[in-house]
Amino acid sequence: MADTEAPTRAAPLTPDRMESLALALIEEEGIEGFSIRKLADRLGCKAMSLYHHYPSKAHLMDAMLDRVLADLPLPPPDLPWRERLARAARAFHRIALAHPRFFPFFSTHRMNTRAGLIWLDGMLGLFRDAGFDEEQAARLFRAFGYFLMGAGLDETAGYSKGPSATAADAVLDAEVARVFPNVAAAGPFFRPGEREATFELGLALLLDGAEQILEARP
Amino acid sequence: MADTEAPTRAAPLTPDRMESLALALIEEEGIEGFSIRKLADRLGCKAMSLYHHYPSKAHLMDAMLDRVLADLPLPPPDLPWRERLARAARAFHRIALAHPRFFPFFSTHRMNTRAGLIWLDGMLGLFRDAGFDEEQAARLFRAFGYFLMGAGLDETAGYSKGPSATAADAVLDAEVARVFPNVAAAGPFFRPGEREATFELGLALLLDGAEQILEARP
DNA sequence: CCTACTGAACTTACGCCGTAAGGTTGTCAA
DNA sequence: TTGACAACCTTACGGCGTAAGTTCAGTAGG
Repeated sequence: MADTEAPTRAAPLTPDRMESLALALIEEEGIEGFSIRKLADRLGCKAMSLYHHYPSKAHLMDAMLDRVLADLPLPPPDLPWRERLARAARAFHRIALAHPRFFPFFSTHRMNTRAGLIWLDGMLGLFRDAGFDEEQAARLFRAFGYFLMGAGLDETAGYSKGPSATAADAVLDAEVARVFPNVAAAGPFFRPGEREATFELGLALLLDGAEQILEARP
Repeated sequence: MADTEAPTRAAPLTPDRMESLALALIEEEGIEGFSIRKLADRLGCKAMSLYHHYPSKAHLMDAMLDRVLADLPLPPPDLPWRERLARAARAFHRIALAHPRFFPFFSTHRMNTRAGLIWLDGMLGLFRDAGFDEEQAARLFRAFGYFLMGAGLDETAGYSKGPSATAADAVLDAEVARVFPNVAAAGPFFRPGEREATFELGLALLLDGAEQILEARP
């Protein structure tokens, strides 16, 4: 009676709240530590309440995909194509760094939602604008995508992570320098701080290669 | 008494049998459909028997990593470096095609077993033999690896797979050609039969790029 | 005011999962 | 014969996704 509006018991289960908390939870617990039950706890509701809003866990994951995709802008079309492509690549890479534990899921799922298709179409258009034909645009986009996927995954789920289940073998670690000299020599350049330089080298390789294709067929 | 040898009740739980059946099961059920219980059924034993041979499921997975890694040969050192590198890349790519459902796990785990280190050291040596310095070898290996990871993953877990949880939206599908012309034009080159050509284009881009680095500093 | 309906949230239950803890069996060396 | 040991089995626990059914506040129509 006193309240003219509903008291909204604690906090309503809005898509924004559910998906943001889910993303945060994944970054805390990892993608396999993430569960509907834990998310519900975090939200202050019971597990099954979430099924009122999403038909399944997979649908919730898809909604998170779209939310993260929203942070992936297309670079302004008035820049030179090489700069546009470099910016798009770095934007994608930034997604990996911003959501390291969600990224492996993100990068290996089709972007067949509307937001995903907008980005995909824009990226293909970028290659077309640069002067590549339809086939070249398709294949180059893919090749760039492979590199971006791998780079992001490596930094979030690959060598950069701790040892695999077979716990760090001290004997093996000490042996590396002796038996695997090339691995030992490469070690300093595999450190996290070196990632950006490696990423930029690979990106430059691909950009140079694309530029050569363009020059070969004027 | 009649038997001089042990009857071996049904079939012994050898590493080879366990790991081969595990890999086969993963290809049938996918990596998340794979469970210790199902593997035990397949092997004709009980779930917990497997824990006599591996301390945990993760250790079994690691053993499978090493088994698959055994199919990843280093190319003969007497070939030109570009050919060696191309062969190594194709060998890695073949792993993805041979174990499509295991590959996402394979490619995102550190190869810190002995077999993995041998391959890693050999690959880095390949770049060194080509004339790259330690830093270049490390970064180029990594950049190539990014591409190979992404290519394999895309073909085993990405766009090539069916729609994500949000089931194929017929309206959206029909709309694509109209609203996303670049996506529609690229469609034919995204088909499975086109993968190899796309892979080879990306590989050539990277090889060309590496070659240029080498020529710039003779 | 009553009623019927609706949507949000909750409850219970099922069959999976990995695995901790402990028990049983068969083989072989001493 | 005995005892150690490896190989394998049994039981049980807590967690998972989710199917099915229930509770309850708010509201529109009579």
